[in-house]
Amino acid sequence: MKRKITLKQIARELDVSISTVSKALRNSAEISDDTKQKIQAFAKLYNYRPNNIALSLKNRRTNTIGIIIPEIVHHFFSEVIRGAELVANKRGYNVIIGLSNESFSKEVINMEMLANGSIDGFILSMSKETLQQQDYHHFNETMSQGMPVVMFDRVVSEIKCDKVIVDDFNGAKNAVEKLIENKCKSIALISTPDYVSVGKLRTQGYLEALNENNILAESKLILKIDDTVDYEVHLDALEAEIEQLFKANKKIDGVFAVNELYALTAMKVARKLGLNVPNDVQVIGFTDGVLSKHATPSLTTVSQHAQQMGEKAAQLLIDKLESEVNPADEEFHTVVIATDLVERESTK
Amino acid sequence: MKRKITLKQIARELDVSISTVSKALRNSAEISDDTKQKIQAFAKLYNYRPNNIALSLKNRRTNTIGIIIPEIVHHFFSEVIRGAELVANKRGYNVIIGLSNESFSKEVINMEMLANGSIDGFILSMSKETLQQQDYHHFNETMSQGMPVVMFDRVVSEIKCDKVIVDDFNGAKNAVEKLIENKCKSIALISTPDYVSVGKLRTQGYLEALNENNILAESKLILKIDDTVDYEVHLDALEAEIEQLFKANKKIDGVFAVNELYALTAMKVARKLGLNVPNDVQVIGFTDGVLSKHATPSLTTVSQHAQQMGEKAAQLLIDKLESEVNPADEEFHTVVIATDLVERESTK
DNA sequence: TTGTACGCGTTATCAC
DNA sequence: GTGATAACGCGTACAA
Repeated sequence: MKRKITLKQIARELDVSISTVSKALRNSAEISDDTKQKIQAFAKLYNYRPNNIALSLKNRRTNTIGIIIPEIVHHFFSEVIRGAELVANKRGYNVIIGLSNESFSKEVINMEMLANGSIDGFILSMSKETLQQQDYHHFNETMSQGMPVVMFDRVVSEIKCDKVIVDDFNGAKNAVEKLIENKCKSIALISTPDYVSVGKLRTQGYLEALNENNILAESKLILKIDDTVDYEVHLDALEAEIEQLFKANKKIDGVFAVNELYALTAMKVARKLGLNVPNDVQVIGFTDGVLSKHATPSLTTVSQHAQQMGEKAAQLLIDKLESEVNPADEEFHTVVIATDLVERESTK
Repeated sequence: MKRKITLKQIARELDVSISTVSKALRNSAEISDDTKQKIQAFAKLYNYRPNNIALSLKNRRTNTIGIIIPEIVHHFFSEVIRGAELVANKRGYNVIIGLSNESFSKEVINMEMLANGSIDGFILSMSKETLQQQDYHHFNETMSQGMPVVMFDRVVSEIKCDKVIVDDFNGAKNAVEKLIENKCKSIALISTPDYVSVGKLRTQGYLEALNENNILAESKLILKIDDTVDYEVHLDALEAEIEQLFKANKKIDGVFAVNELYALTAMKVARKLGLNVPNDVQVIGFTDGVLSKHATPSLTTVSQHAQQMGEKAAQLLIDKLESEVNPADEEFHTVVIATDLVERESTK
């Protein structure tokens, strides 16, 4: 087993100094062609590669970015990672992942673990618990230490940093407008509690679309699902709630749901109640994932372009890392990613 | 903006030496209680944390493990990551992600990028291209430099390292046995080309189940999908192939597919041809992901316990990293994760 | 009880 | 053209 070779070892082997080796390998003009050749050949033979850690220590930059997300087994987040990794790699950075698992304390611990020199900056999306507790000290501390942060999707205005968000409001509005266009008269909304910023914005979009079309919003048509329950486990409960919504409002002919699962479940319930999708009820979901695509009937959704979000976030972060702007008069940008309505079989 | 504080700065502030500070912070008995208190208080005030990079350089270990996977937007792989991250974090390690995107060269580049000191060991699953080209030099080189590697799922016997694999053979066998038990007489297999090891093993399991039950395997019932085509994009083509299979074999009353998508598409085709699932045709897939769970009818699948695989892989790797075994007489383990048949609506 | 010196691997600066 | 030295931040063996 041959351990990784270092400059020092090469120097000793060839009986020259470490600095000569270093210079020779960087093709410095200071070194004679003879020695350069000799050293370079030897280095190649032993497959010399500079040690990243030593470089990081010296340069005070790791060329690594940290991504903290609530959950990785999730189409949206994994797409974001893919996008971020793509851009990061292209620009010579590695990506290190931390999972908060929707927990505040794990988010804090993860960030502290990475902030101590392991990375140059963060891309992150807040955990639900953090959103609920509204405790943002760890973000602000990190930034006050000069570590740039780019937040995506789940953001709050209290934190001053670069942000990449989905145009939740207009995405929802367009979706509901589509339903109205398609002659839906009684459109239900299946959403999350308001502390989830995206749930709130999508609800507003829904209301605005109704409003602009002079349709009276009815609170009984709005179902807010308590998402602290893990509905991946308690699917039945979710189904029951939605079934009640349908039964209490027989006229429902359109449903806008703030995520795939709710939309899919709505379709399932509709079918169970003998309603045809899209003939009797049209359904639109948010988040364009595998479920929507492969459902039967396939689901019309608001696509968030998650990968693009990840790309943009990585760009913003790396741009900041490589810019020479005085942190004092630094500017923060919020990039809004437009949504697309992907029409499939669940609408006419 | 307060930059991260270092030992040196604390030493200067308090007019003591760096080593005194270092010792005081590690609560060394060498230092007087007075100085310790003073230093610890100061450090706490300025929120001192040792620099990971410096520690890594000094200790020659980064407490970071690298995970290289072909694709992250994939339920199976993201579950593996979740499991690995869970164990890694619990044991004080970070996780750095590299995506090969099924490309040989990206796999090589990613590994080289990380192998130069950034991480202590690898967890990885080979790209399809690597499997096809059968070029494993980068794995062997990495290991010969003393960097431990744990491979999962897509493995080859030529590489000597720890491995975590699914019991593909028995998983498939059990699934097909289930179909036989359920009175299926003509069971089709939808698989991948044989160079994908898991496809091969699952095919063997299928054949063995038939064989043990004295059912003659018919090659016309075996469909091998060319998976170099991206069927997420060319769904129609996949559908067409499967439709042909059904049309050419009207007696098919059972389908075993080596992944979710194939199984789902088989159900779709069956429905299109007026067949009822599970009454006319029973379907079982491999890989227990969201699609199976939320399909209608929901899909009976062979669960691979992906998260458990990730956990096990991380355990193996970290155990090796922390063991003092002489690399010369090192032993390699292959952990086989048993599968479970998750019965849902697509079988009786 | 405290401080000095060294080394981890690298590069930049300066001296020879 | 080559080499010695310092520095990045830390921990520790050893000296005072």
